[in-house]
Order: sequence, then C-alpha cells, then structure tokens
Amino acid sequence: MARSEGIASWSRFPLHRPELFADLHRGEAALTKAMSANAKTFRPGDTIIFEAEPHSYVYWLRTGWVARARRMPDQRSQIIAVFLPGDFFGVKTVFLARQPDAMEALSAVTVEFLHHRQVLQLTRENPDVGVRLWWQVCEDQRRLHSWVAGLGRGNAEERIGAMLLDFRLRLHRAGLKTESFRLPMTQQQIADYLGLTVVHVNRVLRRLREAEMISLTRGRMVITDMRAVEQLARPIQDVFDRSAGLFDGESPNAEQQ
Amino acid sequence: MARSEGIASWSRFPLHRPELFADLHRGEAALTKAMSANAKTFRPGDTIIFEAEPHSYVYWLRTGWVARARRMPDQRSQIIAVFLPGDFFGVKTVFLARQPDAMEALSAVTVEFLHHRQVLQLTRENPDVGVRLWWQVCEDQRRLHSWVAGLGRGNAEERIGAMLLDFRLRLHRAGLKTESFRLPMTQQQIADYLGLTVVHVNRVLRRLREAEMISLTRGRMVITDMRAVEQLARPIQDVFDRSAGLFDGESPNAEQQ
DNA sequence: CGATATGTTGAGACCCGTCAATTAGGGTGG
DNA sequence: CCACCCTAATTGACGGGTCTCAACATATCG
Repeated sequence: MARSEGIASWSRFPLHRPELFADLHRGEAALTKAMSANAKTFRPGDTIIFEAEPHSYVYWLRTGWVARARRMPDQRSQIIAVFLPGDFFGVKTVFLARQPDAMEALSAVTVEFLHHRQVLQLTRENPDVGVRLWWQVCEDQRRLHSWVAGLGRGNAEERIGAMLLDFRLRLHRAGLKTESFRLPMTQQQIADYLGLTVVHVNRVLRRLREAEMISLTRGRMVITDMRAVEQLARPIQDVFDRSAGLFDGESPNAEQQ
Repeated sequence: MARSEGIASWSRFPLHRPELFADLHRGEAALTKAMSANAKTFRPGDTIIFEAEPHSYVYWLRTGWVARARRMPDQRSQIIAVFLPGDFFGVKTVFLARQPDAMEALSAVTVEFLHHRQVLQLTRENPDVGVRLWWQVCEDQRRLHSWVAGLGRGNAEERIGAMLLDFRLRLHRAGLKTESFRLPMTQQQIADYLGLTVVHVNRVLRRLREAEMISLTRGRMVITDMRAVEQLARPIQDVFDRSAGLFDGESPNAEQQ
C-alpha cells in the first residue's frame, strides 16, 4: 500500500526539512496503530461529512478520491480541494465543531477515522502525532496557495494542465502508478474544481485531445505529451513544482485501487 | 493591544471548540514570552520573506498588514493571502525550508519572530504552543477555502464585498476599530488579491461608490451601507460568516495603528 | 431496453481584459 | 507657494475568453 517503504518515502517531499522525516514517520506510525481499528467504506457520491453539521472525526483516506465541496445559496458549487489516497482530511475537526463544506466521495472510498478528542489526546502523549497532522494541514495549504494563484490568474487551459500535473505528482508520491490513472470525476465535477462551466471544460479538453496532449476515455487519463502539458501549466505552477516533473516509469509500485 | 482581554477574546471565534480556548491561550502566552525579545519593523513595500529563498523564522504580526504574494514567470501576480495584526505568518517554515511566495509589507509593519527550531522545541516542551500555531494554520486555511470558492465562482462585485467584510470582521476580532478602517492597499494590489485587473477593480469600486455602499478616500474605507455589502457578498460567503455581521460600535477597543 | 446521467457541440451574450490616454494625488526642490 | 515628477487612480473604446441557453449524442445501469 501507499508509503509502505518507511522513512525513505518522505524524501518524496523535497522541500521539507529532512530532520523532521523521522518525527513524521513516528507520528504516522502512532496514527496507523490508533486508527486501524476503525475502517469504513463509502460509495461514489456518498457524503462523508455534511455541510455545517457537527462532526467529530478526523479521517485518513486509504483508497479512493474525496472532494471538499461547497454549495452556494444559488446553484453554484465549487470543489475546493481533492484528497487522494494517503491524505488525512477533516483535520480541522480538532478545532472546529462544524465546517462550511461537505466532504464527498468521488469514487469508492476506504477511510480510517479517529475521534477528535482521541487525536488531541494522542498528540499530548506523543507530539509527533501533532507534527504529522500539522504537517498535513501545511501541505494542503501549500497546494491551496498554488490553486488560488491558478484560479485568480490562470486561464482554462492552464488550470486543466495544473490540475492534471498535481494529481499525477501526488499519486506518484502515494506510490501509485501514473503512466495512466483513473480520474474519477465527471466533467461537471472537474468544472466545479476549476471554477469553470462544464461546457467550457469540455471544449478545452477536446482541444487538448485534438492536440494529442492528453487522452481521457471512460475516466482513464493518459498524458500523451508530458512536455506540452508541463509547458501549459508552467505559468501557474509554483517554482518548485515547476521542476518536479516525473520521468516515465519512475518507481510506481502499486496499481491504483 | 489586540487580544489583551485573555481567554474571553477567543470567544470571538464562535465556530471553535470552547474547551480548547484555555489551551490556545496558554500556547499564546508561551509564544508571547518567547518572541517578545525579537521585534523588527518594516516599511511599506519591504519584503519580509523572499520567494524561494531559505528562511528560518516564524513571525507574529503585531501591527500593520502583510501580503503573501506570488509572481508568475510572465507579469502576472497574485496576492494569495493578507495577514492582519494578531496573525502568525510563515508558520509553514517549521516544515518547509523554502516557500514559493514572498511575504511583503503592505503598510508599516511590526513583527516578532522566532527561529523554527525554537518553535519546534517549544512545542515539545509545551504542546499548547503547537496547538496554537496549528490552530492558526487551520484558521488561515478556513479563510483560504472561502476564498477559493470566491475566486472560482464569484464575480467582481461579490469578491470585493467578501474582501471588505473579511477585513472588517478580522480587524474587529483583533480588537481594532471598524466603523472605518485604513485599507493599505493600492487598487493594483486589490486587483492582485481579487484576481482581477486594476481597471476593472476601479470600475466596480466606482459603481459601489455611486450606489453609496462604500466610500474609499485616501486609503480609508467606510462601508456606508452594511446591509447592501453583506447582500452583495452573501453568495460566496461561507454559511457561518454569512451570519457573522457586526453591529455598529460593537466593542472596538483600540484605534488602528 | 428504456431511463437517466454524462458528454458534446453551436450560436449569441456578457463580464472582464487589453490598450491607451488623461487626471489626480503626494512628495520634493527651488 | 509653485513647478515638477512620479505613482496611483480614472475613464473610454474595443476585443476576447468564458458563460448561457439549447439541442443532440453517448454512456451507464437497473
């Protein structure tokens, strides 16, 4: 499964302070132990956490994709973040009794979970646990920062490119195969994530397909011209992701799902 | 100064778990003690942290405004977040040696700071410190989530409205006056924050001024028709902020700067 | 095998961007 | 106190990327 190689796998995060890898690993080990008793599955479309309702659990996503979705009083909706296998989500539950967004399963999903009080309890016993979760929040925030830049300044093509490279890189870091990968989102969901309309997303995807940069059939994404997609996304990628492209066949050690 | 009233002031954050207020307060007290030795000032336009360069300090903003700004390889730039008095910033320095954004002073600024290793050391001695900083990251992220929704789905008027209400609410929570407040950003900076052009920001501001909803002269912002601005921003505000409007004269206990 | 969700395509409208010119404001030196 | 400068703010004309509305095609599933 993802991150099965121990401390070494943390080195996939090249920006981070290496002296913390051991702490992060210990924190993760403690969480693994504490959470493994509580597993749960969801089907595509299921709501894991409901908007604005009190909720008490922190989750660890083991398989499948999850979206943080916000619905506005009118019909608009925005997918604020997408979680991939290996991510923790709902960590803010430790501080917030309720949140304004719903967490929804984009695919079949397996999670482990832990009550927020136990999380805090664990953290007090073992600061590494806090460090690991705090780190997750920081990592999420880092992506969010890039995404704000993309939404604020990027056009449709740049946003699609950035989205694809982000998913690809993260799946790779989670130890999953990335030559091609399942993208379990409808074009409507992609549009909600990119801040565009389905119609426009469809047009741009067609354009990229015609330019033979990508191929998306039945939810399976193949980036056929990596170089081109990287060039597309470059303007709205952060300085570090810009040079984080993967080479083909780089240590994928598990098939997705 | 901001948050001088002790634990009670945490109740300004109505979503948060009250049982943590004491922990947060203790964490903040420990940080106050540790950081007060290190103060520094910056002038408007100064860069506090440079993009992509190694950096070792976590900051506590005491007075003034700070922007997290990202510049793209072409001319575009985006202000990803704005920090107000009382906020910690650069907390991710604990985990990341470098970051893709610059932190820039929007106004005259005073900060206190602490080396990231000392922060981690403090956290190990006193978990409340970690909780307090972790909390800050979560709070930042919460705002960021709303902002992603605004950038993705909101039009220019909605974004401006949401920005003004956000600043107003946060200044209030920091114990500052909000009937009118100094908005130390040029229209270009506002545009970079809203993901728009200066030209368009100017036009929309004029429209709001002509509708007598706001008045912005020499960097001083007065929301003359609170009701109208709230209605403007409502669609892109989160469920909780939507009902967090302030009444005039509600316990402002300090003049800004 | 029909029902329903999802994907695809076209025509026209609109919000916002681009380019360019002008005005106002805030500081400096004479 | 005025001449000057430079930045910021303002306004107009025009173009383009994205949205809206609408129709149709295709896939998926019980």
